[in-house]
Amino acid sequence: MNMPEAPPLRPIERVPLRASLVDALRQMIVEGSLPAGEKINERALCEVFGVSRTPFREAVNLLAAEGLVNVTPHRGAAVTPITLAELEEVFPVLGALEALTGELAARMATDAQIAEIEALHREMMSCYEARDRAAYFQLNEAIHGALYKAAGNPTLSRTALSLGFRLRRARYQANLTETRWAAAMAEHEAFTEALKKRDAPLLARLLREHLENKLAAVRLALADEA
Amino acid sequence: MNMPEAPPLRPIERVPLRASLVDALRQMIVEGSLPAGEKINERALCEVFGVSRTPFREAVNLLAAEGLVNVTPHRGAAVTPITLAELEEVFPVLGALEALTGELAARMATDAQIAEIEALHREMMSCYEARDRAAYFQLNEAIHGALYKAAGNPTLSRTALSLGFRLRRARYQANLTETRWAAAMAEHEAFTEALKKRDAPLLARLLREHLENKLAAVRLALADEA
DNA sequence: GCGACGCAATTTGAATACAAAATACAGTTA
DNA sequence: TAACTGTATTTTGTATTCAAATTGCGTCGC
Repeated sequence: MNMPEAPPLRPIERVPLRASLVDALRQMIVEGSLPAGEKINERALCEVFGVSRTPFREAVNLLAAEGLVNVTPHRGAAVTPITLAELEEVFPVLGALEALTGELAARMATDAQIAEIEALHREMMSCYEARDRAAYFQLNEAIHGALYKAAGNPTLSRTALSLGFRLRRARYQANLTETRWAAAMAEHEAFTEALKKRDAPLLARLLREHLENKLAAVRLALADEA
Repeated sequence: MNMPEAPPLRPIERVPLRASLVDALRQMIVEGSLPAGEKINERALCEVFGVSRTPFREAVNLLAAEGLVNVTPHRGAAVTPITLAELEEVFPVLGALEALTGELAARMATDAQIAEIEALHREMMSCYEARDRAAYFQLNEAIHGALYKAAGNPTLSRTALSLGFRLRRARYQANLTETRWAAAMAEHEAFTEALKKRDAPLLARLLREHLENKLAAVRLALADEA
């Protein structure tokens, strides 16, 4: 078995249908192809995904635990509506977790992780300059994901991610204005710097404020609609 | 329909099997009748509860999302083992949420809620004096639940409760020493006072410290075992 | 005797079938 | 015509069945 370029030899990954369905449905909800408030038609979606109701229902129940859908007994599931009240409710919780992430990441990140985040940041900056929204969003997620990972606390990342979906969905609808985009870049610049200096309290504060500013932008967008 | 003593006339509550099962299984895990590390025998437990595998599996998957059980594809579910590492991981997250709960409760609680928490506290104190462990535990949970409620943020309470189960289980095993019990009472006394004065930063700090002390006690107990 | 292999039994994942409840709709009556 | 009632249809909740993977055990070979 001494072959050149031997692969890492990890266990092959087996994904239960329910997990794939959770991911697919969550993406549809976050991106709005399953609009807020929309009733979830079990039969139709099972048809679409080519699965039976059993794993599909398991997935829906998991999303309900995450707060992305509401299940009413005997009346089916519906995508949780986006309300300002809900966002205001999620914000302080996620804010506390973002601050903690900053605190831990500044103290625990390896130098390599910091370097990687800086690299992602620079890459994102060039996407900003090219006004490439899709790539920007993707890198943005990657950076926040890398921060969670750098904090080295899986419970923290899972909890924060799960709450984050509820905001991401609103942010996805609210289209990024030019001014907000510029501000977001500046904020990223600032907290990347704080991470580099391993200034824990500062990074914590900046991440919480970054979230607060995101929320403020969503608030504006929601107000505009009404 | 003008009857004396008319009941509040709420919708009658219908509990899906999966929800009852989640509660039952969670209690078994927290109380240790499903010991940490134990493999979950689907067929046997379905037999016990008198339900089929479908709702049972839904319940197990929900508990997996909560972190109380681990599901390995094609190899079934097992109760998550209690490890010091896991507790240390949950602690900072729950700590941040407890602090936030204190912050919000001090600011948002109604006077009636504060009065109720004080009443619960006094009742708990008498249980302590009578050394009635069972009643003490129950009131303890009631107080922390009332604090979450007073904070007025359902997302916060759901998240904190869900993480709390993972610690409660460890605390349940580690038997309460006399010194720890006395200290816990003093801590409760202090934060009840802070709530009464609506001192948000103090309440936040005290609740986090209370959690920290709980964890320290569990740490000791775990070390004793080894 | 010890270990590898192959088969049977068990267990898990997913699909289907059945029961109960909700919704839609038509007929009836005021 | 408008509202109510009863029935048919659809949808949801749970049970059962089927297929695939894993585990346990016995046999064979060394």
